[in-house]
Amino acid sequence: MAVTIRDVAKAAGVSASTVSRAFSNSELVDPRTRELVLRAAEQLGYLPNRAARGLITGRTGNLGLIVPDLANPFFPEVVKGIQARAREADYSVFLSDTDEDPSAELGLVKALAKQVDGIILCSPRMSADDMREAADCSTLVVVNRRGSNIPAITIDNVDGMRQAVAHLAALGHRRIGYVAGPRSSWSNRERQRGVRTAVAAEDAELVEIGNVPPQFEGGVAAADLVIAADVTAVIAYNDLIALGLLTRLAARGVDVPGELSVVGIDDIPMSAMFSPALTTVSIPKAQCGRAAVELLLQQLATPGVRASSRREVPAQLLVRDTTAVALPTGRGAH
Amino acid sequence: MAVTIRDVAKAAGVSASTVSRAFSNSELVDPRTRELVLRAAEQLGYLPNRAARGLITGRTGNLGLIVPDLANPFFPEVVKGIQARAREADYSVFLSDTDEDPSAELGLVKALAKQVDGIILCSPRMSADDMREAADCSTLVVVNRRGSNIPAITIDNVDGMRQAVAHLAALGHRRIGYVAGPRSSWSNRERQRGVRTAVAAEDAELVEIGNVPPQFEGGVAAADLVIAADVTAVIAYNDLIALGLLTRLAARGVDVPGELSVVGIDDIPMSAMFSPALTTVSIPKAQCGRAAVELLLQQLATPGVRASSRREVPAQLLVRDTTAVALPTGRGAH
DNA sequence: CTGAAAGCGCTAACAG
DNA sequence: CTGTTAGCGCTTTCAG
Repeated sequence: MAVTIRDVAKAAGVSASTVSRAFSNSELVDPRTRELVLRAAEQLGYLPNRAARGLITGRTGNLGLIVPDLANPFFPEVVKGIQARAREADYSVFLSDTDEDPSAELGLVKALAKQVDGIILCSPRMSADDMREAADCSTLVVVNRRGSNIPAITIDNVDGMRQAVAHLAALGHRRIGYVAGPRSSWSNRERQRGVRTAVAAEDAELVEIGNVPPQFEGGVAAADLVIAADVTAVIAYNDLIALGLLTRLAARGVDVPGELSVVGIDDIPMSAMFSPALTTVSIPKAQCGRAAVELLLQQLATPGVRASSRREVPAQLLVRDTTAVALPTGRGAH
Repeated sequence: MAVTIRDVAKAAGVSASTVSRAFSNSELVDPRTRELVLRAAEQLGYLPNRAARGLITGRTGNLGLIVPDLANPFFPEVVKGIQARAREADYSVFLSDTDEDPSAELGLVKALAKQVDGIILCSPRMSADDMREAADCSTLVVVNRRGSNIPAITIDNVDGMRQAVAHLAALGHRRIGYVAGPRSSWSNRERQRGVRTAVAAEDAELVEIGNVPPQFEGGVAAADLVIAADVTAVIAYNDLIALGLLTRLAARGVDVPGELSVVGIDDIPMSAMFSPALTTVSIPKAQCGRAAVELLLQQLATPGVRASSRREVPAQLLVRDTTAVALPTGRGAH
């Protein structure tokens, strides 16, 4: 069997409690004894058993993470951020992928609750009621959604949209399209709101298109609608949709950005590799992840939702190749 | 505090052990008593504490997963497969991302070992010595690497390369390039070996280019070498490299597939979205993940490495738009 | 500063 | 079939 605290105690010639103290309340033990213990532990290759510790302290040193779909290129970056920050704080992370099934989320929270100190919910799709129930099971932090009085990390979508629209307006676009994502998505509602405000502020015209699924295919499907909408620029709910748009637009012979400017949101790696490279509103994904862990840690230390339990990270427009000056004469025939 | 086995016992009017049995050795308890217990548990919202159970059984019901880089689009799919299969078997999974740091791998294995029943190592970059040491810490299954006598899931790279080369040869290509990935990568060595064999079998000529990092940028960098190599077709170590190749080739004015055919390996989602869509050797990524869990479960049940502890999954050529008949006259000037 | 004792939530003999 | 007893590895009073 593995080497236990008792083996170390024996080897160091002290009691088990001393070994325990040497590993946690380092101040309560004589530095020389401590050194002795640590050396013995090292020698025997002792590593504390977290499960046993958790049993008594009530803290597991684990943290749960639930994402809708790891295959969506947005999430891996967030997960990496969470991972990295969690490791720094000496936490391990349990990962669960719901495969975009909102009804699986609550069950996973409940299953995880016993094994973790807190759970990070990424872009949860569950109902507000389920959210509340989930919050009763464990300490929660939610990313990319707000409501139910749960500590949250969100993106400043409104400002992101403002930047995108200002950019397009500065290029002379007066009639702008927005391809909407899923109706149930909190982010989509925020982005839609942001676009409306920004377009109004620029005194331009907005054409709303969609909703479409937040996938490449959604963009492909929306492209013909965009062409028919007779706009000179279009903002898509996310990069995947924008890329689908670009692909279908090329097939239809529409020149981007010559005839039509396209802006995405997210800045997934693929966007930079595409040609033309996609102009997009970049989201600091890893930073969202780190911030989520930060919030969770803080929540664990001093529970209670307060102003500081919400954190909004900025979005940043990245101008690449799919946006250009609007043709004064409008687009040609296709 | 949470509801314990004792609370349930009291509520059901039985002893703690009976509750315990009702939840595990369901056959050793009277069906009626069992029903009683389960109902009481349900009522109180009881969920067994896995940590406590693990303490005594020695089995945690957890499994560790270490990947080099979740942002590499190859891994999320594998992770999803692992996740899905693990959940079916009622296992939770600890995820760790090493950020491509080989020296972090062994440490993570050791840290994880105490909390899990077994660990899946995805494409580990560590040395063979470290592998052996890791194997002493925990039950291991490795994906995408072979050696050190550890149960492994691998891809039939050699046959994949055979398919790719046969396809190109059938199209009339006689001089084929291979852009090599990292020298330290087991997969790269396998693929290289496969290409050599296949090209020889087709009586064609092979030009080896690289090694380059397995990233988009690696492909961008390799493109000029490929042009200079004067081949009519090129196979890249992975899709990311192939995509970088495509991008730089377009910038250099080389028509794909008109002047040069390109084949990737992996079939990452991006490959299908690119234009032209990339011909690639597809790897059943989720299936690799599932198979890895399968192997681990089997290993946990009956330890010992034997013939059945290795499983090789097939690769499958996907012909898309980047491969075409070689011009009989060779390529034009660039 | 250190040891002895009790117990976290659960399971595994061992008797009934 | 079921209850009692003894711990799993660790932390934490409580006395020294």
